[in-house]
Amino acid sequence: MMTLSNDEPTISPDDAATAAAVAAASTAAAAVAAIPPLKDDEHGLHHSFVTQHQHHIPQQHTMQHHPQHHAIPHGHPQDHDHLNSQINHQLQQHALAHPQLNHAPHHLDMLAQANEEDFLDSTNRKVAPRASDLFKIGPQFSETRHHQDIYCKSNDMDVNPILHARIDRGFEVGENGTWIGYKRNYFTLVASFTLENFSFDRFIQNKFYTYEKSSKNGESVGENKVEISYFAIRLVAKCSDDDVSISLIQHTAKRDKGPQFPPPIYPAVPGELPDHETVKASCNKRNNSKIEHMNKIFYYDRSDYYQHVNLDTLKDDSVLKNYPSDSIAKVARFERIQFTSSIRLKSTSVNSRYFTLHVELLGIIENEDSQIQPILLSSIETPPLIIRGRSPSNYHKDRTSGYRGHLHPQ
DNA sequence: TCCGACACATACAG
DNA sequence: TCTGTATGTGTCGG
Repeated sequence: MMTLSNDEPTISPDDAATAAAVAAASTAAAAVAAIPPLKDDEHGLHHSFVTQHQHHIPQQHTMQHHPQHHAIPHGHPQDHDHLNSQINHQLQQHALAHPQLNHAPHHLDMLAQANEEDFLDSTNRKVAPRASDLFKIGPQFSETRHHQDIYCKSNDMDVNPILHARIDRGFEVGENGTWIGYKRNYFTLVASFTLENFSFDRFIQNKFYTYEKSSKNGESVGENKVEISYFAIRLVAKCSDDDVSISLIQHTAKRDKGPQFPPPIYPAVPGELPDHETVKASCNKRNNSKIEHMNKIFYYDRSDYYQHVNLDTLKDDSVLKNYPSDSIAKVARFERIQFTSSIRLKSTSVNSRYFTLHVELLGIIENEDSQIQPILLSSIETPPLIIRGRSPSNYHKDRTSGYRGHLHPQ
């Protein structure tokens, strides 16, 4: 359990924003600070909940205790060969579908071409840590895949959720059309969901339900109808041929000097994905008015809504009242995410090891003991991703951000 | 060989 | 323009 005192001297206001996003679980929300893994959670992950968001970042802020997370190692039932072949297939499909990606120019290429005089210089130039062109749009996610149906409580209508996500930093295409990221570097991802034929107003005036698969002694014995208290978005990573306990980690802006957490689960209402430039502009803001502006894009303020319609919280009988905090994500933003250092990157097989990132829409339900539990409703995933490790050999090839130039070595 | 820790450097934010 | 920050990555040593 990580504890930070209020007078932690090295923490900036921006950290408070990050910390709030990463870690905050107020005592009031502590009851929902950690949720159990999905029943079919292959990775057995525990995530924290983002239950609060600070719209006004105080100078003297508080970083609350972070709920405990335990990676639960487990032997798991993944069909490796099948998954591998599936991923290889996806990789081929992706390369076929995006031939233009095979020769994406790189800023270092352009530098090299721009000026012969500077060429030798540029061959040894590192990627600048704060270069704004580190923000690049990553691979397209798959179509939304449904795991459990959602129904509208008022008329039992089948509701179609659509997940949206984009990687905004940390991945770029290699020479074969594969997507490459670096274990040591951050990536940024945003995600949201919408419900087809549901305007926002219609959404917040309704309730929804789904079915929970029930089982006895491991045998599936049907489904129970369960009301969805609220929706949530989470990010998980999966590996092509291995089982990795917790494979993603989130840092604060302080990186080594700050705490690290698994990416939070965001309780969320439907929202549109902001464009790439907006996400890029939202990072590392310290100016309060800019932060507030960004908060309006990424968060929904329930108390504003209640005030606006002059509705007593207690009288609200919609899905909205079940959310654990007034500040609810419209867009889940995952910043400063890295694959955990514990993942192994080299595969013993001929194929290299791939990862995929999955954005999941969860329905949070309350069982008879008032325990909350997530149900996986739908998900989207990236094409296979190659994560390069720390080996210096990864920093010399393939003209990615690790490219050091080797055409004219001195 | 891998990893945590520390270090250096450099564009951004204000 | 100047200062503090955030972050890619170099490096040391276990």
